[in-house]
Amino acid sequence: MVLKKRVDNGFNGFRVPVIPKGPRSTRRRGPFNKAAEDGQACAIEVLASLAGQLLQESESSACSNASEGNHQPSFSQGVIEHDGQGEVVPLKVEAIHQGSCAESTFKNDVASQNSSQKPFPCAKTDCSLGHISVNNSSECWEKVEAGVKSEIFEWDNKFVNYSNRLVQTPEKLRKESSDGNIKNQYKQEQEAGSSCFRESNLDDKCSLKDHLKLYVSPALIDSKNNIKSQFHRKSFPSASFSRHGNGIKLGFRDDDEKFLRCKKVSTKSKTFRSPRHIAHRRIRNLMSSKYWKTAPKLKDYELSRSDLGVPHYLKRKTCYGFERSQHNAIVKRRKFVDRVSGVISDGGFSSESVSNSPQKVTNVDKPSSSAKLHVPKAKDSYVKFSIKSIRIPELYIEVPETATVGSLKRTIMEAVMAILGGGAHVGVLLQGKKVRDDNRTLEQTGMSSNEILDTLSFMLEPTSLQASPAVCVGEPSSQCDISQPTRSTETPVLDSGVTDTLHDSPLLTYPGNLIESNHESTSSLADTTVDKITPDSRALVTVPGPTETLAVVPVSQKTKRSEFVQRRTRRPFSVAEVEALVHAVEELGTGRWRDVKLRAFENADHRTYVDLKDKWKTLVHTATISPQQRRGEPVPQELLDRVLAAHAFWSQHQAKQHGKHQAGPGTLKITEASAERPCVC
DNA sequence: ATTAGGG
DNA sequence: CCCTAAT
Repeated sequence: MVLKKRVDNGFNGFRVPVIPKGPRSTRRRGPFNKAAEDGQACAIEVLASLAGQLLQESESSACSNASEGNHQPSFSQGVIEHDGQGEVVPLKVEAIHQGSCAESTFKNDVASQNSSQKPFPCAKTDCSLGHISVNNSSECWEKVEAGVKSEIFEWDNKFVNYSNRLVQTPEKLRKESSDGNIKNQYKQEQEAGSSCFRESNLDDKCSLKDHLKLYVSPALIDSKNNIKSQFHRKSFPSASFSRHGNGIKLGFRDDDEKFLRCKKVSTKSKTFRSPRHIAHRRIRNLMSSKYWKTAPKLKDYELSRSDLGVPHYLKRKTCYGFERSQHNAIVKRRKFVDRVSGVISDGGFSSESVSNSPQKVTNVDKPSSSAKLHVPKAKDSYVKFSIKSIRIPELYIEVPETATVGSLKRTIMEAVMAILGGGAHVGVLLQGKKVRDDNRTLEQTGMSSNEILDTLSFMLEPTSLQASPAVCVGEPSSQCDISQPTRSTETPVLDSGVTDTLHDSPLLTYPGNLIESNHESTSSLADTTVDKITPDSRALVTVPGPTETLAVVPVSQKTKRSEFVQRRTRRPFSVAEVEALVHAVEELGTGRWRDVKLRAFENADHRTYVDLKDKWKTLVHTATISPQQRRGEPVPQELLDRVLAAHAFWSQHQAKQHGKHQAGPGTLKITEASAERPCVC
């Protein structure tokens, strides 16, 4: 009555955004967790707190009216409106008296409304709001809980219970709960996730777009237009409501009295603060990670033509999914690798699905939490972001079917590194448009609007070349390549391997859409890449365009590259290859690896003359040691014998720098006739 | 670009 | 296999 009176006084109410649930991993296990983390629950908690206040306000009169066994509402004056779906769903506030227990119950007042109106949307559409009750004793609800799905939390020395249906009196429940099955059943349902408590997706009804309109008793507002309430639930942050424009500002403090910018009603302030920080930290880590500095050694991913089947094109948008583990021991490399792996799996390389829609950062909410308690007109409204993932530029990767998964991973890794190797910054896309002006405020940009925030996304963009590299590209100087002054003139930026492979069997290319951003001074890979695929590209690459030209390798080679470039995938020599090698060496000697390569491995692009030289070295070694010590695919002893013979022969003849078949095999003094190979070619 | 060797 | 000094 009192309250009704107040409502009837013409109070218009406030608008409170529903607080969506946080990421799963921020949730904690516990009795209140599910509901608390759920946006619905958050809203409910708001309601509950209000209910508590209502109760408190009217407690004296309400309690005095209590009559045993009579559950007549003693007042009905609060109205809650939900207009998220364009329809207004009013809820009524009631107080029910149960014995010594006073209750204030919010319930869906469907009866008194248009029958066409749906019940208050819950996480699940088929779920009605349920009831929020306030009790003086936790005991009551603990008993109720045995048979009813409900959430109980403490509010201002009251115990607020939210359940998906009207709770029964403690007495009744006591009876029912004597049946042990009920409790078990309840438990099971809880674990399975009841419709009401089940986690909702962000796009569920209780999303940021939804609003609760709370019609609150003006009496709850102090002279400064503040509505205050205190949550005492575990480490529940303190909350304060303040009037702000047409809405309510919610401010939460953690136990340290520090204001949290996220206004989600979460179990632990730490918990819901962390994702953000984690993300930031991770980004920072990534940025500073040495793995970002280097460029891929594309050459290493050449495959022999013989290996090449029909190139298998893989075009994927990849994104980093920043996991939201709360236990965020950050192990740079490990984490990073994991992430890349995640990219792969997420991208569905092994499946048909090209799932990844452009990942976007979803603005979960636009809480307007006040910077200061009790300051009605706090200037700072906070915009809360829940970043599910940050998009990285599209990758275009081509690998042969015979490539291993491991090499694919590395390839992707390197591609990513190449893109971001020079550093990265975060680009902001709002409604598909880039937000370039870093100086504008979120407010000015419109990023404080819930609707607009829906279309917000972030992406990582290369920032390299802004500084030195760009200069290097155009004018190779000793500055650019201190470690290798001699090379700077030859390969200003691009690794020679890049150009070589680009039109051969390149495994990595960067498509034009790779970089969606055009940050000032951020050169676009696209420009060069597309062109570069032509044989002439080298010029384009090494000669910077009028604007900034992005080198495919945005870093100043060497130093950086050596830090992360993966070694080539190991490719043990087959017996056949060994045979070919031995044969060639027998004829050409041990000092002409290029010739050996040309003669016996011309088509094996992945075997360089250095490789052959190395292999010969190991062959000699292998032949020297006992068979038990050898590893890998066994090489026929016959071949090893020839290796030894040829090695001995050519060692003596030092025929390393002679012209072709000149060192006469006839000079062979070794008994193994097989060691010598009169050149017949 | 190759060669020769150490790692 | 990688890295590099020396050719």
